[in-house]
Amino acid sequence: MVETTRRQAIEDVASDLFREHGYAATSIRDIARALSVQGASLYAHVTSKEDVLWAIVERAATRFEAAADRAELEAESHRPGDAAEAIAALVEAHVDVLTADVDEAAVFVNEWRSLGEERRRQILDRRDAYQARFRRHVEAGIAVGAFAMTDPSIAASSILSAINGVAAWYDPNGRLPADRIADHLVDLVLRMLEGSR
Amino acid sequence: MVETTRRQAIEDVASDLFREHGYAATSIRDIARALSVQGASLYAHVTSKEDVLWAIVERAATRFEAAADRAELEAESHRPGDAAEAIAALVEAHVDVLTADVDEAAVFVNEWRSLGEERRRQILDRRDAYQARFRRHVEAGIAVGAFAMTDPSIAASSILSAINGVAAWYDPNGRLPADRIADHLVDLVLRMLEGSR
DNA sequence: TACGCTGCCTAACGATCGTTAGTTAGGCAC
DNA sequence: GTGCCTAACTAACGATCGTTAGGCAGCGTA
Repeated sequence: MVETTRRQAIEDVASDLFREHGYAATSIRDIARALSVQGASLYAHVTSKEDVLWAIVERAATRFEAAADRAELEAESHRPGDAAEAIAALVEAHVDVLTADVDEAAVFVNEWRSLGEERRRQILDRRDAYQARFRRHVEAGIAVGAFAMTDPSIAASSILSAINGVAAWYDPNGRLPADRIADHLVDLVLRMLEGSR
Repeated sequence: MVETTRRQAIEDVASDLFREHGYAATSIRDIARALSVQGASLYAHVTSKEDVLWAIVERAATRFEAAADRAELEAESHRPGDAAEAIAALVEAHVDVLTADVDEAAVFVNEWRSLGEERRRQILDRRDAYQARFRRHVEAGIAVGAFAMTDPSIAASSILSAINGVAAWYDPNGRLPADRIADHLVDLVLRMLEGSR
């Protein structure tokens, strides 16, 4: 990963440290040390510690949203009204974004509560809206009998918990490539919804 | 919740605050303030801040393990060798423990990385052993054709992520009672494994 | 009445926190 | 050469951190 700007380099090592130790347990001087620089030097590139967290979280949120936009559009053009197709596309898009930058994604998933009041609420709202996409497709699938009867809220939340869990163990150099992991998750999620018992 | 000892009261409010703001972002004085007491006063009952976290995490770990022991025993005595029965019992037991004390469970799930080296490794080992229970039953179910072909590691990890996700939204005064939530999760998980596509 | 236990207090310790101020050195544009 | 930009430095600020020391009030028991 070759950084173009110093600011990018700071956010990259911050993502790494925030993921490993958490935002509150990571000091400005920790980030600086990883860059072989004095703590105070970072303030030439950054206005506050929380701004660094915000940059990471906001970028990740935007990536997830944009990927979900594309996934829903493509699913709709490919098989209009097919709830399973839409869910599959959403899950695959989510895992793609997550594996493309695990550190950033893990910080987004776990550290948003460390943001200040206003920003925390904004992320919370965007997370709710994101989860609502899943829930709507679950509801649509139930309505046409494609999915088993279930609580759409719990189902949507469980799906997101399951795929976000990938951030806890995914290793770019691990046993499985990212796209195979995405395939597995799509399978699991679709069975969870479609399966007959 | 009526505390019997002062130590219990400290751990209860610590669970609450650790869950809300995280271990690193919660100070000893924050905990004391919630008890209308000076920060230094807590050291009459506690030897260190990390000891409080450890007490919470260790107790939660023991509860999950004990509940899983009972669940596996009962499933085995009820329907020996039935993988679906075993998984169902494990999921229900897990959700039961989790909803019985959400604060404690959420701290166990999210804050174990704040422990020191030795204790962190111990919890990590116990988590691995716990997850292995799920994985073994998934493997057994696949072996006898009861479960669909899948990656047992990914399946076990996804199951645990999904049910741990309940800790993020469960509200004792919420829409659904704990046992109904457990039923929903058992349904979702079994469909995820058994479902034919 | 004397003792010891529980629970809390005030005061302070050294360390570390996020952040600001002021300065310096090198590279590129005019 | 002059001037600006980037990137870094040293020094220090007030605040807060986890923790220790020593003392005091209330209570039950001998």
